[in-house]
Amino acid sequence: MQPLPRSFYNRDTIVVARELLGKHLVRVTSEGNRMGRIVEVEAYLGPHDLAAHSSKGLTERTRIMFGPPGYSYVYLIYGIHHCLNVVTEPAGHGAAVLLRALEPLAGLSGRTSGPGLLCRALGIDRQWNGHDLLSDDFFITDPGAAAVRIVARPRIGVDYARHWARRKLRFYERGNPFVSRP
DNA sequence: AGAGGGATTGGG
DNA sequence: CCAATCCCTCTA
Repeated sequence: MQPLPRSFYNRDTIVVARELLGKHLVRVTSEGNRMGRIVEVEAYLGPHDLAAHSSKGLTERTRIMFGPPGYSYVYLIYGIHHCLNVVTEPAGHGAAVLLRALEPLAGLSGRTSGPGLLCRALGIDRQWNGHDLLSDDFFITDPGAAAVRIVARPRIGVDYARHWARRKLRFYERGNPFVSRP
């Protein structure tokens, strides 16, 4: 079980988003592994994408998103929930993929369907912002399973983003019961 | 220094 | 439908 290489993340964001489906997200703790299969994601393409945080430009908050690929971008939303993203494309691009739902595999308590619940189950908060996903305590790995049947839909909660709100940049596994909003 | 608002969730 | 609740970002 080894982390996906940097080259996996250093590609077109839509390709990375779709290929993340079916991969395993792993967090190693002193009490054992917490692991889930990624079943729902959203692609945020860059500063031109009005739904992406990077569309606000390079700020302290978006710094990680504009950094090199393969790092985690974790932020607090509505003062309550955390959201976990993986940075994609070369440094400076400003793109990321939001992980929205997991199918539980090991060590996860509570629901894992929805970006806030996913972070709660894994124990991810802003301390994990900027974490290198090529490390051995928190990473994504390829289980080598069969291809996933993918459904594409508009992203959730981005109605303010004008025509970008209609782009089908949310991807999930067809028929999987752990998808947050089928 | 202060206001506005959000890539969500759960409850009425 | 709407409140919760932090902190980033913008404006002054």
